[in-house]
Amino acid sequence: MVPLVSVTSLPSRSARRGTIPEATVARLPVYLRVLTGFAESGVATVSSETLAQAAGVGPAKLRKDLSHLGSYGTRGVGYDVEFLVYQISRALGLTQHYSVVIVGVGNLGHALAGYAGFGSRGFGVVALLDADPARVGETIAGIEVRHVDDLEAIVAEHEVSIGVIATPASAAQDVCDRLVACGVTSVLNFAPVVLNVPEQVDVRKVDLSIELQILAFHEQRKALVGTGS
Amino acid sequence: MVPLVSVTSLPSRSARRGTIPEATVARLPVYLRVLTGFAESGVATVSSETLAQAAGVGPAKLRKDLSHLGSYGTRGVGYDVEFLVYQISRALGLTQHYSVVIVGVGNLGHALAGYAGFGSRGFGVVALLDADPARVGETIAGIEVRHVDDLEAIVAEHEVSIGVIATPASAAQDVCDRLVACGVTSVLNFAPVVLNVPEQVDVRKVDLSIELQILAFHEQRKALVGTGS
DNA sequence: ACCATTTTGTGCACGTGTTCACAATCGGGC
DNA sequence: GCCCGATTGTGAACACGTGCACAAAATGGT
Repeated sequence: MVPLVSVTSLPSRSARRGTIPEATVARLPVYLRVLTGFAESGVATVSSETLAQAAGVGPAKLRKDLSHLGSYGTRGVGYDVEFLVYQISRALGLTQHYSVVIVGVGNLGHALAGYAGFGSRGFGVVALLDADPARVGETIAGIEVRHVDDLEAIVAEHEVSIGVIATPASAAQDVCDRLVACGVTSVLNFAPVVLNVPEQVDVRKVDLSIELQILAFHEQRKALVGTGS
Repeated sequence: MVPLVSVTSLPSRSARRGTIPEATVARLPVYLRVLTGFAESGVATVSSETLAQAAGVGPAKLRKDLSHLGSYGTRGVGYDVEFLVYQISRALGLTQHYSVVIVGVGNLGHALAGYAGFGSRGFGVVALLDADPARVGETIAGIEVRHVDDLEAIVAEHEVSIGVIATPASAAQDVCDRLVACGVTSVLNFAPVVLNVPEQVDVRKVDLSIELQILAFHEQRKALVGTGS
């Protein structure tokens, strides 16, 4: 009889140090923020239990997440806060600098320009772009508003790697195409459209109305508890 | 010998009509938006292929998603656009009305108040709340700004079920506690903190800086292609 | 009436993510 | 030097999500 024991044990492309699961990557920024808070409070070490509680996850998940970046942490003691902050920052690539442009200076673009975390920790907003000539020249949160026609020039000059789209839906795909055309490889999209991009570019979408609709679904579900149908 | 054929086939709690996987729920709003666009263009029916392309997912995934709400769709033909819009709306609970309050009228609160999709499709923003007395009385996007002290009264009066937190991080937990205390069971949080809520309340978090950090990670990964370490 | 074509709905296998439980390991007291 | 309590790191089982591939079903032409 042929041994059917399954082939699942061969390390297809995991097991390489440096390969961090996507779900873990999404949680690392939360750990980082919580740890920064601890550091500012003068806490030197934390246990997985404490850190997990503060981050709103289970202790086991947290330990597995951290184990993907290496064996920092001391058995019987916990994790050194400052060391862990550094290791997570490095894993996320925050030890490098990324130039960001924000396209669209409506209400949302305005909010993003002033958002803490956009100007700090490795990120720098080099320009705000808008199609409305009336807005050009204005200065918001210390950043000058330029016309969207200058997009290509600005991206080239500052070696922008991340583009934030905060335009109306109708302009989003066009702006995205232009960003991609001049070498931007990461896009954060706030417009309520599905963007079409080539393979190597990755897009993250933040859609406020989608979040609301998901909440509505759960709200409805809670409402019909104990109902037959 | 005991039959070891695995017990995985008993319908633990799936298989109940009305049980929609979380991942599917998160995609339904996208399908809904795309379908609405098709409807406005006068398209009567769509195939899973067409719809999937427009929504940025694979055809198989789309069909499986839709199959969770029932067998709408005709073999050999496709899906009736208007009928599907209705079915998805119903599944998401959008045939009901949800009153929303937005707390925090900074840049972000401002943006949210004007956001299309917050005032439409089953959602209604009944008030904007802020702690700053100077802002009270102002009218933004047709909605009056009230003082945050009136939170309890407003929630009770309008039977608010969804609260949006757009305050600074320091105020978020306090506002959240007050919302929960007067019966709000769904919270959309834009403040960069992990909120502590009781079991039955669900929170969705939108964190702009986290999205940026995730992009930074992938950006870094793309940068060291072909590098040894 | 029948067949070819199209497209849905879904069983199945696979990969990813989560949770449990425990061995490995550290610091500290005596 | 040794034992004990504490805490990490991880193997293994389980749950969840995804994609393939195909049977089921509907339309339209002849």
